[in-house]
Amino acid sequence: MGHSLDQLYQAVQATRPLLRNITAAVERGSNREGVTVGQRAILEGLSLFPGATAPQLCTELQLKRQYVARILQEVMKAGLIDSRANPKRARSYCYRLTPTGQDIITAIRADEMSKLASFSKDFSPEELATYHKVQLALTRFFADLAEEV
Amino acid sequence: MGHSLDQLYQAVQATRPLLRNITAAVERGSNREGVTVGQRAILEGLSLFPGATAPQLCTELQLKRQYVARILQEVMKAGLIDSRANPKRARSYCYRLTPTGQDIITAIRADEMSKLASFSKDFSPEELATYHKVQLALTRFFADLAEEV
DNA sequence: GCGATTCGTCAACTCAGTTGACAAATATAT
DNA sequence: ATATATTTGTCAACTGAGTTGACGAATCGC
Repeated sequence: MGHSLDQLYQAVQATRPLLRNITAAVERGSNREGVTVGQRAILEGLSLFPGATAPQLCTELQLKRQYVARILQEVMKAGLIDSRANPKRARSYCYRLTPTGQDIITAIRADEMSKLASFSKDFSPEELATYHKVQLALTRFFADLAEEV
Repeated sequence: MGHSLDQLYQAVQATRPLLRNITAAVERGSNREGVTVGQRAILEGLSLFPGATAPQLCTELQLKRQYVARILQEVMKAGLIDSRANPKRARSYCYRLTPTGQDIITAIRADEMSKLASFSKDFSPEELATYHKVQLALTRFFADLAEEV
């Protein structure tokens, strides 16, 4: 009981150093042609939802619209995405990965996947499933906590 | 197999939004008299290792010495810790929580513990133990990855 | 038609954390 | 014992993630 709670506390505490280490590892990762974390998120979002609008990316990534807009401009300038006018709304756009952008996000994912594959060997599918379940539940839990005024 | 890897990938991807949500939730948390994340880490470190030196906190928290030094000055100015000369080394100091600092970190921990306690009800001790195990293993794994040049 | 919400854009800001540089102190090797 | 490398504290500038404020144009609900 108390022990479980301590473990949970410690695991949650580890989130920040973990993220720092992930970021550092990814930055040393092969490809990643100067793609920042935010840009990477946008590319992955557009890979999952081609033709998404800025507001859609906001809700999907849980980021503010101004921040998303800034990153969209960056990756557009870098030629990783392109935009067409949103037929449903004037002065609004739909975004898609260019072939270059597609290549880059694919390479990044492949690199990360191979790292995770070597990690995952030490754990059973059940353990990984449990990790996944608790991690997503935690994310939702704290999202709700943060929202209620 | 492939499915497990996808789950792991997705869980790792969730780390960043999770941390954002945790931070937001904690900032809305009751007490927390303007204590920043970095300050919080130092207070917790000194709670675990009273009388630690700055370099010890660095290795413990995996943070650069200059950053730790800056935070130490902040919390010192706020009266949450005090320092005495390090007997083993000139121009160096050992740090300890003041009663005020102790109270604050205790209150913060209690607040967070109560939130986590309500979350943990939905999971078995085994699940929480597994989450803990995988989370710490991931942290070490990426720390090693980041280190090797 | 009118007020409220939505969206895009520009700008300033906070916070976490890193990096560089320099001087004093210590450890080490010769 | 002296030259050299490492450690520590301090000051400063910087990057990167993400938020907030403000404003005008567009859209929605009534």
